[in-house]
Amino acid sequence: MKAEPYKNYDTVLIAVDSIIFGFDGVKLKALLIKRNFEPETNKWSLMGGFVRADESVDDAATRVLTQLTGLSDIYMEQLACFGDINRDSAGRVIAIAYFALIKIDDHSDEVLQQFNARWFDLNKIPKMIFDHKKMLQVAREHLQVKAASQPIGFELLPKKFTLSQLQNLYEAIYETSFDKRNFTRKIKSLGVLQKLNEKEKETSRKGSFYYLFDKQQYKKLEKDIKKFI
Amino acid sequence: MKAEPYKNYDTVLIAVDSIIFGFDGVKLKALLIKRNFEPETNKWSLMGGFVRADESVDDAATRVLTQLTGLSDIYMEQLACFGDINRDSAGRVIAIAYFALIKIDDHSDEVLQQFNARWFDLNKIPKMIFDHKKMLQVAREHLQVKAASQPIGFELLPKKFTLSQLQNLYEAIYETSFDKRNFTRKIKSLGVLQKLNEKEKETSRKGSFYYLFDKQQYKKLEKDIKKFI
DNA sequence: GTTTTAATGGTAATAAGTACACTAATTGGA
DNA sequence: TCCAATTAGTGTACTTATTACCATTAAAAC
Repeated sequence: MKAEPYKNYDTVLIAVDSIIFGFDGVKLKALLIKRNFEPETNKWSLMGGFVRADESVDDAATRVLTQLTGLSDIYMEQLACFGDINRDSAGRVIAIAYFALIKIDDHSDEVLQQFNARWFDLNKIPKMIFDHKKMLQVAREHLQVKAASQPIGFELLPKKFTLSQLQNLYEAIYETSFDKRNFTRKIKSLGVLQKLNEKEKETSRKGSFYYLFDKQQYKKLEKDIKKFI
Repeated sequence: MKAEPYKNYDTVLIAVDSIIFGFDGVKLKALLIKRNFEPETNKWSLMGGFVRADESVDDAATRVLTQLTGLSDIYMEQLACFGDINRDSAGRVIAIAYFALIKIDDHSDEVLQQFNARWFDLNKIPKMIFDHKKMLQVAREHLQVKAASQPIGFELLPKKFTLSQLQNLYEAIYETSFDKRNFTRKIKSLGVLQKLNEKEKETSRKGSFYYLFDKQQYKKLEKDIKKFI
């Protein structure tokens, strides 16, 4: 039903599509689904859905993501609007893209299978429908920009992580390598890591200490931290 | 007309609303209109309109801005989507906000009058409809972030400008003051200003040289310039 | 005790940022 | 014509980040 003063204007469908990044300890990944519905059945795409009349756009994005991943507290922010006229092969649809970061872990496997979803290495992305590859590209750039100034990297790591894992993550984000000492020095100097008395023993004999990201401490220091990395 | 596979989904109206900044040499301003149409007649709002079925969202924003300002080459970029369910008092409308920078100059006065538009000092913004003040706030923050890394400030200045004008602009954007020598040195060191042999004589007896922004030179150096200011 | 990876300190060189004060050019008016 | 007033224009020393490079010890598993 259209509002009175606006009755002569066109309405369109609004999609919310999420670019979901994850990190497996070595590589950055994006979560895609193989569509088992129309249109573009059997092709790869981002996770998405339509905004309903009775929900906000942000709520729609959250709803869709929760439905498709089974996860409820996902880091998520609006990325951009994609509004080209023929971007969707099946009709006029304007998409609002969302940028999401999740902690990959094992027990979500069933959900992934249920929805035909798969994690893809960022440089092995398959052909995708519509302008989804462009969305992914924009999201990747956003990740680099954002991760430089804010501590969003921790959203991709388990609660407890080692310094090596943290460094691997940033190296994956920026597709480069950092000097270990400089990296450690810098990240520690921010004063937002909390060292645990517990070691990760899988990847080395010596074992490396786990750390936590101290969010409260970060909040306190936030105004002094212009650059995260 | 809805596309077949999507026929069970809701459609909505899409507005494009532009936050337009200008600089009068001293202060940053935003361009608002006093609405002479429904809804919310006689209240202040951003310039906006609706996306038509036969145009892209970006095109709609450009069209609306051109109609309302009479200007055709305006710096413009997408800012954000505002999609709360009751944001518009007259119905469900999702807004895509655009960020625009224009060079204030005299000969657009007629257009301003025609559309009931007025430039407002940023700390004297009147009450605005819907969530338009929030949009303005987001745009202001975006201006600060963006101006730090890219030379968008020149979009707000006349083609020929003095170093003082340039400094005043950045001081207005960041609501602070800079040391004149440091500012000049930094901006000159970027190598994108072109000094003219012509002086502005209105504001001082000595007169100060005009400069141009050398866009081509900037393009060449772009990759080396991480931070503009 | 051999092997493996973690953890750590230092330093030198470079680049970026900050603080600070005087002279130059010009005009208008005495 | 000269003085006063006004804004433009400029250099240097100091501090703080950033980067690059190098090497050794520590802990634990086998």
